[in-house]
Amino acid sequence: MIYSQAAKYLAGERLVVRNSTELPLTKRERQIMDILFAVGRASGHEIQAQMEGSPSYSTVRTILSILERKGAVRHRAEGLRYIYEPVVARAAARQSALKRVLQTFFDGSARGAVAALLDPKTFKLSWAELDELAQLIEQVKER
Amino acid sequence: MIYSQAAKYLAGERLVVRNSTELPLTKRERQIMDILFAVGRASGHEIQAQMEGSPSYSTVRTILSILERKGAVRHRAEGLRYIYEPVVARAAARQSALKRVLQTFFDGSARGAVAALLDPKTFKLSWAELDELAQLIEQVKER
DNA sequence: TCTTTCCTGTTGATTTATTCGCAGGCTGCC
DNA sequence: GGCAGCCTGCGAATAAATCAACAGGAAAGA
Repeated sequence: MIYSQAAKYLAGERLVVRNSTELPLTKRERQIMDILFAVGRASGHEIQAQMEGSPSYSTVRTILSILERKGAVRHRAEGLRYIYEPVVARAAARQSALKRVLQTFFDGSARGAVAALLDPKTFKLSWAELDELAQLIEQVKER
Repeated sequence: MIYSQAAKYLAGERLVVRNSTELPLTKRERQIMDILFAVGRASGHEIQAQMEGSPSYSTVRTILSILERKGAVRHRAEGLRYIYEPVVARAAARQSALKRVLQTFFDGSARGAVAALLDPKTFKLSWAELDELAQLIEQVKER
């Protein structure tokens, strides 16, 4: 069997992966997905404006169409232009991203990650936020 | 000016980027870095064994040499073979990865991320771990 | 209606990434 | 010494990603 992503593209086949939150994305594709997850939804021009390396609008649009074919993004026409948004809900992608970080950097344990996030030298949390989290822990403990 | 990474490579120039924890890595390169950060250090064969798509050993070694040229990885000879490890300390890479997730998925706030990690439906934390984290919060609050 | 201005679709060229095979060297054993 | 079995280094072929330029169609205003 010959593996050829290009052939699939030409044949118009839609590439589907089991866990769509873990598609193997390229640098540019990831960049765009990060922007979309951060802002929710955006037009091609808005995405372009936030990208490093100032790629051309054509390039951005090409990558968006690839992302669409991969099933990572969808668009709807809004007036004349297309507005793009992630297919996977932010909450699901968020969870997947956290799991990945946990596995790579915290031996799969959430405990270490929480501890790292509580480190005042790196991340700032207000007293009120800390209090809120303490209460949250109490709630979880009660189950 | 003509941009050409190939030319730099041919000239033997070492590619250096300001923040070495955020090098623009390709899919394969990232895959290897994730493995290295997860296990600390490994030989080419050990890395190959953990990679998806079962690439050949030649391939793995080629990518390792690229990573080395990019300054993301270094090796030392151990007996006959090379043992590779990340140049950036795990703690630094970890922090950088967390910040990235925060920015993309939690509007830059650590609070939301901690709350997500405490969600029992997704991540499992023992009672003892929860207690430990509660104490940690108390410590942070006292400052 | 005609013109201007945005927008998207497509194509083809160039750069980059990925992959593998082969040559050559070191080690240990017969 | 000579043979196997590792290992790295190199180079070349294929696949994928990136990019710009062009073509065509809808919207808005003169």
